[in-house]
Amino acid sequence: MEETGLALSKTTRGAQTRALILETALELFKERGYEQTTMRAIAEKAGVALGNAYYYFKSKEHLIQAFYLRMHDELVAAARPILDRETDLRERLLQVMRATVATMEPYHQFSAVLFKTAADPASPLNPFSPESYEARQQSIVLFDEVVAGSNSRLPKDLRAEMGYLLWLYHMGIVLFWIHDQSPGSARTYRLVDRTGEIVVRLIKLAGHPLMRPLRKSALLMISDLKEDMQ
Amino acid sequence: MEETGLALSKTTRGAQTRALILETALELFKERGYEQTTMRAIAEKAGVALGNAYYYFKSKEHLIQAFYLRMHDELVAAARPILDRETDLRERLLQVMRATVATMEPYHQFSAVLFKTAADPASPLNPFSPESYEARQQSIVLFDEVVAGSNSRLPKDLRAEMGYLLWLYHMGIVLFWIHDQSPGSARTYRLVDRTGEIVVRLIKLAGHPLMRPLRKSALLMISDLKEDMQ
DNA sequence: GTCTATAACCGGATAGAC
DNA sequence: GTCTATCCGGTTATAGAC
Repeated sequence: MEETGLALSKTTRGAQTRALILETALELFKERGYEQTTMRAIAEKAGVALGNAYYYFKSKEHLIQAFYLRMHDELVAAARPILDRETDLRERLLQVMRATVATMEPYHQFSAVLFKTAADPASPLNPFSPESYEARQQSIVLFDEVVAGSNSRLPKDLRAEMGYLLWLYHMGIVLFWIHDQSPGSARTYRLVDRTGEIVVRLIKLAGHPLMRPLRKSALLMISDLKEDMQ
Repeated sequence: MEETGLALSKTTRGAQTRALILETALELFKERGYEQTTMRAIAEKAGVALGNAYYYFKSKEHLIQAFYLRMHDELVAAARPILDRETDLRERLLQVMRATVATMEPYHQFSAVLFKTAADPASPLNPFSPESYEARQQSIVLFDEVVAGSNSRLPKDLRAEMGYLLWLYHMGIVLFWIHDQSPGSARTYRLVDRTGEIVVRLIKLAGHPLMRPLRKSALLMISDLKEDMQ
């Protein structure tokens, strides 16, 4: 209580230094790219010692992790109003996906590095890793809501997996987007529209009696995929 | 002609040194992992100067590229006898995929590094990059043969894309395998069996009149995917 | 063109003093 | 929490030998 008056508490000051380093890093990353930004440059521009930067971020890659968490929050926030507003499944999915791309857009070049790091199975940034559980779960819940809040009906067994399935689908779109060099990520937006169309069609088809064996096979496979992923 | 008797030609000797360095590197990578293997250690064990290692491989990552090309050749070689022997589509696909996993198996931990590098859109190792065109095309042709040599019939429009589609499918399996820590990659083999089943089912379904609109949508999307990929 | 030897540069990471 | 000094390894440079 007493430190509030004169100075910020140690924890707060620590958090501020941390934030300062992170902001500076993100700035420099945007300005000249990840590889070209040295830890020394970050420390210098932030006005702290090199060792201090490492005190707050165990490695250069951990700066990416912090960035990732922030982007994830922005993503969830961008999806919220859409899910509160729309009721048609196609619209819900399309708009959430478009919002995802739009949110990531400013970090396009930088995301390639994020992705490269994330591709390492040993990395905590890997979207399939235990360390990513929290963020992954949030995304899955969000995509589950895309279906839950819509006026579409679909088979119960499939319904249960839709959050995970759409999350997987969204990962594929992100993968494409990272490789997409078209202006304004135009190709990715087009792909979102095309695949959104297909997803909705597939969902409608899935209830057809003719599809039962295939659906059962697919669900079995999905349970294999998820095994050990908690 | 004259140098054949006494000594190996210059080119041959160079190739031998190159091979020696590569073998040594692969050995050390297997033994203690990629990160833990220093270029100095590779040069020392190979009995060459550090500079010489860099003379043949522009960077440490280029050693991975060389490894990748070798694995690719092994993959193609492993598939050949299967394609010459089997006629049933399911068997052709399943056995080629199992052979793929079996071929990669010895390099499991090492492949994670390969994959991490390959995930960078700017990397020549990226499977979607222009530099990978040759290897990618070979793979696609191979998967096209899986269908071509089988006794299955499928719609012409879909038929034309099957090589690419199965290659994409195979990339997904590889992605799963990289994350698979189960003994002997048991989970990946199970996934191959399950997904193989599904692929064959899908192919059979694809010809159904009810499927025409979905198939057309999907093919349109695929042409988007391939655009700019040569 | 192939190779050696050696030193140096650079930047990520760590140790330990304050 | 913050700093300085140092390590380590990928990479480059140089100068010369076969």
